[in-house]
Amino acid sequence: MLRMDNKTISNLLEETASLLEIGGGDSFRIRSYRRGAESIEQATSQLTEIATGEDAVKKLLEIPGIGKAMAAHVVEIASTGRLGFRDELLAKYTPSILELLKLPGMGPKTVALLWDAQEIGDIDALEAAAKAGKLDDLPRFGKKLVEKILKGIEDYRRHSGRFRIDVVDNAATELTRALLKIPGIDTVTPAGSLRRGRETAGDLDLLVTGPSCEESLSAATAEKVADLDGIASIMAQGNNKVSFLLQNGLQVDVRLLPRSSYGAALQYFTGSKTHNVALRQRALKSGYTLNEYALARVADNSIVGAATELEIYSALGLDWIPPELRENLGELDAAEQRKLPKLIEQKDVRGDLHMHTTATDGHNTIREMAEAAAERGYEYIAITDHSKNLAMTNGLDDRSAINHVHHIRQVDKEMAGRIRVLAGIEVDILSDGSLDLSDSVLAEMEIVISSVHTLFNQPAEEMTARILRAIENPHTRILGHPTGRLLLRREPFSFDLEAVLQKCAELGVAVEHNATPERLDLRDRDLRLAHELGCKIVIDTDAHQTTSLGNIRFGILQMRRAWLTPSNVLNTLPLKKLLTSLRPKR
DNA sequence: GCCGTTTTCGGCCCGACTGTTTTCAGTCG
Repeated sequence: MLRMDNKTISNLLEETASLLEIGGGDSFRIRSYRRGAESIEQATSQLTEIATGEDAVKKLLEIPGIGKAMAAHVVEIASTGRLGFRDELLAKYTPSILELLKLPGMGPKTVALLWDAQEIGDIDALEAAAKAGKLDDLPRFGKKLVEKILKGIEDYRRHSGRFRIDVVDNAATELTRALLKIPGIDTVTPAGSLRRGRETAGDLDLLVTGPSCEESLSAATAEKVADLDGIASIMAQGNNKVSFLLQNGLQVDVRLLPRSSYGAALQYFTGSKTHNVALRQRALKSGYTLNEYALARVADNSIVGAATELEIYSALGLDWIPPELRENLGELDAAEQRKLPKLIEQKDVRGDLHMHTTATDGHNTIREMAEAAAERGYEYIAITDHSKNLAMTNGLDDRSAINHVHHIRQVDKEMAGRIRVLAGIEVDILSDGSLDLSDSVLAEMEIVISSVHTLFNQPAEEMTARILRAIENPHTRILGHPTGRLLLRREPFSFDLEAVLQKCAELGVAVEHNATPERLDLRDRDLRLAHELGCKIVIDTDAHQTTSLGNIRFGILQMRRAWLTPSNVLNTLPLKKLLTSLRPKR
């Protein structure tokens, strides 16, 4: 069957929206295409399957933002891989015209103008025209705009795309420290994707308040912000906002805000866009208008809430909504009905179930790992070194695995109840779907992680079948690295994740979510899917050294975005309960 | 194009910044 993921469908609709925009189409129609694209990207089910199955249109219409026309588009894309309407629109231009929209300051009107006047339809042509002075005669094209375009092209080529959350978080930490040194700034809060805990961010929003941010002083404060060390170039500077690029290409927006409206600004700039639109629509229905300064009555403009987010959500009849949930995926209804979940927190985690030692490719001994975990206040850990198939890591064969279990038991005794050390293994899935240690050895261990991470490139169907067989193996208690992250860079590496998660839920096999920022095993959307399917989740670090233990902050953020509570995550349970909640031993 | 305690037509979120305008259009978030 044609493989077409939701992101691809969503992209085609998004491109159609942009093309309509360039063509000067109705703005509300354009918004509909965008909304449809967003809904599809956020959908947890595979739309290709729905769109090629029975009652396709009826099921598609249940998705918010999808109407008759959009449903027909989705069906067309799922069956042919193309969207005729988009191709039709694009035929008027050159295919690369959509890339122009990615340049800063280039919107649909400008792209249309460039095409109509000079048939400029790609970045190279734009650069050539700008350098040759051919743009100077166009309306609105002054010297500054041409310079801005050339600079934008340079930046785009040097860096395009999103940044990993830990990179953005580090930048936020450093900038916060610097900003707090400016006299009269006393609070700095990162907003945007970072506050919502997304796995990547396109830019960094920092909200700043304090006496120096009040109206009469903010322009002077903005000057000081623009003078900070580490800024590569200033993109825009006003009285209340400074935008700049860091050396690594990350764009930072610093906003100076009066204390009195800090809550409204925090709400506004935290987003997401779709959450905010829904919230503002809700405000209007209740006779309020909401902007970044306040929630106010439409009738007389009197302010109802502005200083804190809580005031605003409360006035709208809602519980305060954690930023990680603000994606317009049902959180507003839940907040109204006082049914928001009590999300998992870092302090709920009682142990780590996946770690390596010097027996294979780790850097510390069993004892050292146990001591470090005990210091963190953990109640238990599992030592899960590699099995023999991963020869490059000195993987354990049957005999050395049994020896290793003895060592683990010995350390467990030595720890004298300060922490429980469980015996485990991260076992490889072989080409026929079997595991590479014998049953009698696996039976000696509490934690058997069957790991996808060494599977080689195979057609998706074969890969799926292999993983399903490994899950069916009665010794498998945890599915390790469920998205095969170690091979993600080798294209194509794909299998039917939904079928795999389904099987895990069915057989009571827990699904691993590795929590370190460079190794987030499941994207937040995949985690949501796992949760919806009823999978038990385990969070851990795949720690290869003591310093990696407990490095789970970003993984927890992902889990919160998936609406997970402590009861959904196995290693928040006390040891006894954990062991009875894992798939029963045969 | 979507949607509906404003239901089958008539709405659809909002303000700052920029560059080029002397009153505003376009872009962005």
